[in-house]
Amino acid sequence: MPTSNGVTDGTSTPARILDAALASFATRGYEATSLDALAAGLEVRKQTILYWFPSKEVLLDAVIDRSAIELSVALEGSLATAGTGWVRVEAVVRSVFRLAARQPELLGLVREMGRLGPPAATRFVAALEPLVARASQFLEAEMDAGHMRRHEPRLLLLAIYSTVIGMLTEVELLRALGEEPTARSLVRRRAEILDLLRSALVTVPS
Amino acid sequence: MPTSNGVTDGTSTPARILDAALASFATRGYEATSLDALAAGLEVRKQTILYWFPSKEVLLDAVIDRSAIELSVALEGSLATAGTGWVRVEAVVRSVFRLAARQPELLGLVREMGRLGPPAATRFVAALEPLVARASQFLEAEMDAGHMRRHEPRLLLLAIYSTVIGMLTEVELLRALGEEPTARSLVRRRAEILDLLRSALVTVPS
DNA sequence: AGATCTGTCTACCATATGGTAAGTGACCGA
DNA sequence: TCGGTCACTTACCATATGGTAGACAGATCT
Repeated sequence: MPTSNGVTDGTSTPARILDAALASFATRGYEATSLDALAAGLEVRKQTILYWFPSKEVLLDAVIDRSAIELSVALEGSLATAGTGWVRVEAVVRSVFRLAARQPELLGLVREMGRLGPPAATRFVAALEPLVARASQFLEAEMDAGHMRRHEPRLLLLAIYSTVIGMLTEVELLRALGEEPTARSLVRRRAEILDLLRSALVTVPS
Repeated sequence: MPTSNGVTDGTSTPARILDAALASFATRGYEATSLDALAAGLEVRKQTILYWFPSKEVLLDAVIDRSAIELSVALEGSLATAGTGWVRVEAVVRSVFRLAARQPELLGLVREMGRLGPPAATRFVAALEPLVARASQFLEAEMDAGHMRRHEPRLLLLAIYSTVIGMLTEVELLRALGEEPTARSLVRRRAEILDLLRSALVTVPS
């Protein structure tokens, strides 16, 4: 079992590499991340990275796969919440914000995926496809039941997605608007977005 | 006057460089864009680019400045629309979509700005600051007048921005959702987003 | 005509990058 | 104890990148 190598801390080397790669891909971007820089940050030689992940692209795929799984687990969990339509939407949004507070890199990667071409983005989207399908069906069912205003479910999903990701990852814009990326600000943004979504979605305002 | 060089088409060389750079920065990203590739696409040597723009970073700044001006002009124009609150919001959103149809690269650049660190993003945001201030004041005034639900104006602006940009630039996600980036789809997305925004913002649903 | 300026080009260069080849020491089962 | 595997290393390499230096043709000015 290659869990410990005898000198480093408890985390295995490939896991540490994935962590660092995720962080760098999410913030600096895939192309702007060099294996050398990654290795330097890990206090390891570049060849160690290439030992575990034969190429940079393979590393990206690995980061994508692991992140997609983490995202799926977190969201599927909150999607399983019982209750009326809006409560479940709120639960999902809250869980995304929780994720953003704990692992901002994950959301950053999601954002970065949109920019990366078909090889990477397709893989990511494919991995999250079941989640999207579930969410889409849920929204449609709620509309049929009259709990939500009628919209094109997939476009609605895209709109919600964009808003949430934007509110969470547009750090520069936030700063320009006078919102420092603190925990307090995060809570305010969450309240704001929930308010907006409820107004837009729920049939009976009250 | 360096308007024509005798062989190329009517557009001046620096303008052509800016066009190509904008397109590439917006789609492939700044770091992933090489001066050589840019030059090859223009059928010009790389040194010609470096003659007009002494470094890649200067080129980026030039692209940013020009794009910020174009954006400002287009949006300030539609912000000047008369009418009640919602009509003006709708006018602005429509003009952004019009811009997206005519110059998708411009929106792509906006998206890319968020990812680029403080040197570039700050410049861009600073250039658009007056626009943001105007929009923010407008929203606040409309809320005071009771035409719109009360929200934090700057956060509301960020949410609208995120939604619109997302609906316009998340090409990969759109494709995964079965929405090919056609003109018809653009119209549907516009209708969807306007519907959502109206529900979320306007006080009297009716 | 000769000098100068403009726009573009050829010729290089230092550095960084992703990747290959081969080595080294620790551990481990036979 | 010995061969082999595992995790990681040093030593290189081909290529691409942003950028510098300087040549050259045509236009413009004096």
